[in-house]
Amino acid sequence: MTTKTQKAAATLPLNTILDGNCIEMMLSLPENSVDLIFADPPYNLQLKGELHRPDNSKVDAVDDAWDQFGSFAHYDRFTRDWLAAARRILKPDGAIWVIGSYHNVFRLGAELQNQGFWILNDVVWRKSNPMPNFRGKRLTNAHETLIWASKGEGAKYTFNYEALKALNEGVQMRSDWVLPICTGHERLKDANGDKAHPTQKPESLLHRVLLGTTNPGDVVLDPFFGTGTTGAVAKMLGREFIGIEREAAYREVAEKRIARVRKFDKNALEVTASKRAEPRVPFGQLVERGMLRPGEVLTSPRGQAAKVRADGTLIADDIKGSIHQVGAALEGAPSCNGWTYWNFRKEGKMISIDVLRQQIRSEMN
Amino acid sequence: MTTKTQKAAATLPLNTILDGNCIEMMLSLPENSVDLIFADPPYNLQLKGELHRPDNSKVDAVDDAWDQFGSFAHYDRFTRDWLAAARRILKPDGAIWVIGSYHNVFRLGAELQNQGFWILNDVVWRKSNPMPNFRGKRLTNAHETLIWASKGEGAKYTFNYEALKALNEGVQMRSDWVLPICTGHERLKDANGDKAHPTQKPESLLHRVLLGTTNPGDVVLDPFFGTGTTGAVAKMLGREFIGIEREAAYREVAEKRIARVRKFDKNALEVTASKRAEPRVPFGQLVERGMLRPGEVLTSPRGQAAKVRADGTLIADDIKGSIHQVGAALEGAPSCNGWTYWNFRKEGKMISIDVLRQQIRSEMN
DNA sequence: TACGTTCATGAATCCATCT
DNA sequence: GAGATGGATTCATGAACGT
Repeated sequence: MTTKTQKAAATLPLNTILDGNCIEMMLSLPENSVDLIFADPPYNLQLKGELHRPDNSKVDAVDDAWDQFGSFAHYDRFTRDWLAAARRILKPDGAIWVIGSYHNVFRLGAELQNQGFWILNDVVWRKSNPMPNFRGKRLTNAHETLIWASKGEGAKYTFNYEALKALNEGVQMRSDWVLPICTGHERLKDANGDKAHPTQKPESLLHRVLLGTTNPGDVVLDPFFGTGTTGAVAKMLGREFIGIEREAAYREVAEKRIARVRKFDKNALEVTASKRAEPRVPFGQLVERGMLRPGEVLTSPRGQAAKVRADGTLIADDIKGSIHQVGAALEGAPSCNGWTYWNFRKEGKMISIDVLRQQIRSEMN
Repeated sequence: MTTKTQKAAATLPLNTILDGNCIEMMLSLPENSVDLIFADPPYNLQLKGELHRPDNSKVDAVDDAWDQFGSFAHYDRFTRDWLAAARRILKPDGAIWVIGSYHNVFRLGAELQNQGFWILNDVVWRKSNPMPNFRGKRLTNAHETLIWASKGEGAKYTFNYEALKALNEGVQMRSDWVLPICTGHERLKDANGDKAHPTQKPESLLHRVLLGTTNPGDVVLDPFFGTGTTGAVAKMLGREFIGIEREAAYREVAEKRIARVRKFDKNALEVTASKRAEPRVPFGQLVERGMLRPGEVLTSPRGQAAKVRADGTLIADDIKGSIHQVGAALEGAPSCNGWTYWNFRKEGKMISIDVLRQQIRSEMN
């Protein structure tokens, strides 16, 4: 399995922009080979007057061009096909992000679910500077919606909880993100000084997505690459990217843009790690190493005593078991972290046994 | 036409709660007869095991029978049927609101479009006090989504632009609404003191919906009436309501609640909505937005250097943490305001990072 | 009475690894 | 693969309680 994946990765066209139709190009890539897909698909629905297919070809006016249901069916077919192609190349523990507005996001979300993707969160990008509703006939459309999904129920996925929490000043990151739209120098211009792409996404949005749900070295694919925001941020953050874009003008702008990008320092990319990532230390090791002696008494926060046994289990009255099991039993709780629950006595002071675990861990480095 | 509508309205069971299945009850009402439908259907949450908080207390989940559906196919059929029944009784110039979470809202939105409803806005209810994500495995699910739709493309609908603008301190109302969840006195309790309904919506939410998209005297129907928030707010605002609810316990609570409501307590509501404190800006946002680059060096008043990391933490020698933590550590102080402590270099000059925070704050207004 | 502390709780698709 | 075990994990708010 590892060999197969590695082989696939070796043949991936990393850090390039593929020229062509995204469905065909994805079909040409090896299955189970990319870690993350970020997709900002077109949603040219409900544009009265001219009705275009997602591939920009014009819909034949004879077959009820202005019939809504006809256009939805068409859009749904397109969505089904590109999502299926994306699903094939996604690793089993990979994830996908899609972004849309109310015109298309309900079709996207429903089709994701139909194909077995498992929605992890929907995220609202709350625009701090949206375009107002000029005619005063509706609410200011001030947000877009992203959907984050794993490949299926129970599948693993990458989530850098602590990094996002750090990014949010120490409180866990919420599903609503306030970020400005892409303007100023960041907004790419064409030769005429007009905006190079109508819906260029801000780099801040991709920064949060990639920092939170990929690791350095991961492969990120964007099938609707446009002017390459995904590629630019991936490069900054030390991730590999693959872009697919059928418009030569966009590819050209994206190439130049990404060439200018500098990767961040290596130690700037190190991110606040989760405790879960730290090596596991069996409690028995404290006994083996003589940090705690068999027979020694540990004390709970409420003063209950338990005696350490030679095999690294505890006994408190008639309750025997691991540090976690005995703690849970004493508290009548479904579970208990014995490391932070129990204390030992040293020179008259009570010290958490977690201090001893830290000591072992620091020796391991 | 007018005569027919008036006749229909005359036979409507105004300001009552109908007992029964919402589809059957809606089929028994005259077509084209109600002005607005507000629907909060079951979300089909698909919860599996139990969930405990870090303090080991158990989360009281929504496990009611009415939220159980065998599959997406079942849920879709249910959605199609009740939406079709709702569509029949809605006036041609009426509108519908539905509310959901990522579990069901994509199915809802897609089916609305399939039936020819015309989406006017999707609205995000950003909860100011959501339940956190206890296991740190996803983003805090801090919002729900509402969809506002007219009966079809080109149909007229009611929108009280100026009223909502006034409610929003003179600026156009946006598609994201920050409102607290329903707690405190407003939260209805049963005889045991437990919550009477697991998903009671806040009156502030309905206040905004009804004020913005109905006129006094309009008929508002809620096919999933629950404990009657829609009815209570409709009565306050001088609108007529029709509720449908099949659970006797909910109907009973709703009846009593609405009987207590007095019409027109004009300024009683919405007080919670607008807190105008200075918004908190996470330092990480400066990094995401490219105002500071990962790897860039910040300088303390005494000339000590710290490097910015991609997740918005700092590293100075072996001290890692937030701008406040690292500042405090360097000073040997219990706390430190990192915003006024750290400086960055621009064109040879040292500038406080607080200048960047001010910049973000001014964009937010 | 005022104020500080503790406690309860809210639409939740909430674990990873080894045996 | 199923079952057992280790052990990581929370924010805002209102009510209750104590000084």
